[in-house]
Amino acid sequence: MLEASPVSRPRVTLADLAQAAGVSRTTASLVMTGRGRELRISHDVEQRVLRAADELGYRPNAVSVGLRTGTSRTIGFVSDTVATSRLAGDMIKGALEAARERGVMLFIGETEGDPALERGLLHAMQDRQVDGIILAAMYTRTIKVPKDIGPAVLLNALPKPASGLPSIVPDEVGAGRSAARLLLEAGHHEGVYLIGAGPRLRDGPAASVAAVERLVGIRETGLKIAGARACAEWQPEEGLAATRSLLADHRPRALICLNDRLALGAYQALADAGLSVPDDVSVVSFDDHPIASWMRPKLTTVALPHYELGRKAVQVLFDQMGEEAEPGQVHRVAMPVRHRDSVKPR
Amino acid sequence: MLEASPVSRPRVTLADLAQAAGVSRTTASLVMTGRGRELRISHDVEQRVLRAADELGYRPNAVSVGLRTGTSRTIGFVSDTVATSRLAGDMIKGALEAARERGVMLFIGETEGDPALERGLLHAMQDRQVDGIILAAMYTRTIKVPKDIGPAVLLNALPKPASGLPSIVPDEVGAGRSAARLLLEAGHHEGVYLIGAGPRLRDGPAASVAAVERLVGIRETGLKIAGARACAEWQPEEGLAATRSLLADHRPRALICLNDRLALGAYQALADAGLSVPDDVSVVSFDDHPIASWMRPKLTTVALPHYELGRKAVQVLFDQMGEEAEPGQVHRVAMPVRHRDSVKPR
DNA sequence: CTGTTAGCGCATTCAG
DNA sequence: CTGAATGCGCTAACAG
Repeated sequence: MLEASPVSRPRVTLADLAQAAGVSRTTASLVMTGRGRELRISHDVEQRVLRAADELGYRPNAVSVGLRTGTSRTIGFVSDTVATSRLAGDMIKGALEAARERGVMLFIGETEGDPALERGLLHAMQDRQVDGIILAAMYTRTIKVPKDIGPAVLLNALPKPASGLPSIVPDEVGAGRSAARLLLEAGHHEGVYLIGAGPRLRDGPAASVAAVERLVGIRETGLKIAGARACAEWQPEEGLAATRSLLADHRPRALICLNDRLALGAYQALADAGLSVPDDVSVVSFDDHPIASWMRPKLTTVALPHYELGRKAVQVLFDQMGEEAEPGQVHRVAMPVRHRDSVKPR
Repeated sequence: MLEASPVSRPRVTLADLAQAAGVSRTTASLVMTGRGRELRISHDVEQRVLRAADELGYRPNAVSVGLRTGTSRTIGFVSDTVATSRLAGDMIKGALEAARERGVMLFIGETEGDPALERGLLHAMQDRQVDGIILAAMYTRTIKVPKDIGPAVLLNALPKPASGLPSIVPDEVGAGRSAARLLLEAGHHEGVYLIGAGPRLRDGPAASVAAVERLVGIRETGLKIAGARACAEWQPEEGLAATRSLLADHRPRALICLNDRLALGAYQALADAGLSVPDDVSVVSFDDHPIASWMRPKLTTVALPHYELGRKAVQVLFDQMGEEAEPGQVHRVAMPVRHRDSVKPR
């Protein structure tokens, strides 16, 4: 049986399906949307339609459904900058997976901090009738949420003027507590220094909520901070410089670095000074950046739960659309400790 | 003047616009799609429509346009795994930017190597009438392209059974040449060892085309390779082990590491052996992973042009849709050298 | 030069 | 239990 093999077989529509099954489009639609049962369509007919659908490979045209129903089973993920640093990567991955579980697709876009770009992106998404929007920031901070944004959640960000939108953020205070406790439990009650910020709460990089919250958490444990070196940027070079400066005047027994990149620099300074990690000085850090497990010794650090943050964002977005949720709720996601080899009991 | 301020103002449709401007929907449509000129619509009417559109904030409903025209100004980006490692991140960023320049949105999805997942994703995208698809792989390799995929390009991948689809890949052979020449020009004619693969072409990680092509490029320069240590996985630990093993028997003057993570391990082994980079041994590498500029001394490496790859993918996708392009063409994107501090002339 | 008519593919009253 | 009719918002023939 010779059959024409079109280069690109045209999509099979509901009408095609109805015809093949010998029923009306309505009936076919009813069956396919699963409402055949409640409307008591004959089991016989139902099977006929289902089989035809299977044979023809019928799939409803999502665009048409969208036009008809106003929904698109699509959400937009817009981040301020580089939806691409490893950071954002895992957030997207989490969001992606949670979305897939719900049969939802993800648009992504980056605003690069440009409000005009942001507006354009939001419009492009709204024009495509997205069901909701995830507004993500690369590092935890406050953001101004555009008006008329529709259903949305803030990811890794808090609304500057309160907006009623829910927020998903890492539990930085808890992370600070974890880091400090971990040191305390290892017997480090003194000689603990801070690299990257502090000791005063406002001694961190400007708009960084991570800095102040981590400090708050550390304080809560009662751990006594012997001293600190602030850094404007949390990059390895600054960690190196800060630690070198610290070592000029002090003999730390433990370092809390405000993030892994700083810790990398600290390692270098420690090595330069002939100090061994963790024999001479223990090091704890935050983020669980990939390098943390490449360093020698592997770095003990409190992980940013990027993946979970992403997952939670779409979950909250859908919960919110479903029912009335408490407005402006902020969801804090725990930051788990990654115990590795840079802390030693004394 | 008091005005009702609806919580969510209903979208303004073409009909609203037409009515406000006192014209028919067709006329409004013509003006808005810019074809008013060629059809010689009175300048007066045109201005009237344009102004009304501006005042009402009219924006065409993309879903409806999609249903009508079959196009969606949307493309899908599906990667095999983790569209999120820093690697993929920059590819997505490049694609995103190129897409934005064309007024196109990006769907993203990950197959995690699962063919069923891949089919589902592709379907979900096709159901939404994407105009084209970018099939991306995280590390350069061959992939089997699903049938009936429609307009598509392969990103960082080659089709296993030839498929006629264009491919965008980094010019790994050129990268190999660059790395070798760089050493040659620094006077390193001997004592050059390989970490990660070789010296035979097939001595790399299995499906990795990067390994063999980089080796090919190195060979082309005539650079004499004094020896090599292969690694199954290109991770820091293996680089450390391989280099340590190498140092047990040889005194290299230069190392070519097949990627930056291996180089990180090599640095550690070199340090352990009391050897200085670059005074005692020069190191060149590939990828330009973020750590390359965090290492001390900063690592000279040949960069994977992720961003450019992403850009080029959407560019080729659109070119291909526009006209007849040579089928199965493979586009090689140059890999630029990042001169830093790990190579010293001898 | 502009308005009328007709679908795109689907979901949904409303009659039979 | 099923079919005919309607419209989502827009574009494209085809008349006026």
